[in-house]
Amino acid sequence: MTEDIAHTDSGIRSSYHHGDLRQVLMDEAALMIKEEGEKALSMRKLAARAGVSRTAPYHHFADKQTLLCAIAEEGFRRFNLIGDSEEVDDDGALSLSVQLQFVRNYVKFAQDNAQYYDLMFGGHLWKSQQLTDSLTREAHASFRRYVEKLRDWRNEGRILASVDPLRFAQVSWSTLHGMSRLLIDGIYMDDTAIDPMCENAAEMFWRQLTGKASG
Amino acid sequence: MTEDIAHTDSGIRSSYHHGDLRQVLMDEAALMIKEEGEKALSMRKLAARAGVSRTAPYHHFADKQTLLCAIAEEGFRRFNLIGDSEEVDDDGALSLSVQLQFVRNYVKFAQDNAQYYDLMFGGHLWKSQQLTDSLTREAHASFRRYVEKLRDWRNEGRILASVDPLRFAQVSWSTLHGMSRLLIDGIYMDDTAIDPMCENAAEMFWRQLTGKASG
DNA sequence: CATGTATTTTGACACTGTCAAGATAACTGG
DNA sequence: CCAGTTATCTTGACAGTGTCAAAATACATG
Repeated sequence: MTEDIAHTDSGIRSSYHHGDLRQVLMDEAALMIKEEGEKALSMRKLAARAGVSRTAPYHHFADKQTLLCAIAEEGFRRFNLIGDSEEVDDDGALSLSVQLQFVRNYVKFAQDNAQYYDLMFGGHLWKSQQLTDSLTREAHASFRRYVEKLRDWRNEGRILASVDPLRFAQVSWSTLHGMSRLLIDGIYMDDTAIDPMCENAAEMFWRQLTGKASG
Repeated sequence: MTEDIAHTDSGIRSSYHHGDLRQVLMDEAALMIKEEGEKALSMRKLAARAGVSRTAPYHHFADKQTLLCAIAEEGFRRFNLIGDSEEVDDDGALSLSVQLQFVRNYVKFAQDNAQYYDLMFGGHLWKSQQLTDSLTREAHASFRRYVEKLRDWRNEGRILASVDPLRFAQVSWSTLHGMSRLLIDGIYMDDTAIDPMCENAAEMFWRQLTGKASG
């Protein structure tokens, strides 16, 4: 496992052994998906774009599926960063604005990282029943984190005790996921509608969580 | 040359000219997608399964994409049937149970007709930017119908006047779509969670529509 | 330097979508 | 009933795909 054989100097040259190939493949693949769609990504074109032969990638990824799983995993790593900057309000109660920010962040991530989002939550990988173990773990952990946050909020009295964290997590995530999918897939084409939708969703969540009447 | 090209036994006329081929292709394709996933559907295997040569389908559909669009369209036709049996309650106000039934119907349709749902609302077709005109029309009509129903409800005073039908339609549809996608794609694997989720979603909608506190 | 190992390549195979040309059956007007 | 038109189906072909097996190359270490 000689990992640090990488291109020793910052030069463009990389000798015979590409050195960096694994990462380059992942990045380039994500780029190709972003540019021309997942359908247009082929191992051969990818290899060509990385400047190697058709079967070179197969020494870094067992098959195309495994490559996509690895990319999805990287997507989750990026995804997990967006929940970090959590703002807590003064009086302790959950505020509508925090909720709105959360919704906006999710949708924005999905849109800005559509290449990753498609793989992370697209049927292509999940339905195949051939996911990498590490990917499934990463995915479940992401969701669990969300449930835990709700559970904490409830324990802290920031949201109603009657709220079932798991159920609410499932349903609200469905809303976020559905919005993101419809936007990414081009079924909603009106970009100006995004923000009003986010506001509406946030208000709906907030109502459910706090039981209050209006913002 | 002369293979077993005919199935004369059946009541309908058919010999060399398959006669029924177009419909058979659509049905068989939907079946193949249901059985082995969209990825596994190939024009050649489909043709073989229909008992014709590889290129025979191309005389009924310009290309694979067009075939899929036609199937999606049929999906919309079936989809439009589920909203017909609309129950109205006594006192005129929107009831939680009606809302719940609506949610259940949507999710049930998506699950029972996953082959169609994937095509109707999957990114595969929509992102391709090569949809049939009739398909886009059908899709938009379906959504418009939903908005109209909300508008009617508002005019009849069954829901709050403060509800924006378009926005609410977008967000609630997102929830329904998100739930369906997550279930179909196998990201939620726990089938027993479906009904509680539906109840939670219905309550959330109902709260938003009527402003009432609890069911 | 010799040898093993990690990496890349060439060759091959079974698939895929789809076009162009030819073949066949069914329908049409005479 | 026959000739011609049209609708439908078939064969052949081409470029592209994922991926395996075997050969070639460069690097790392004894």
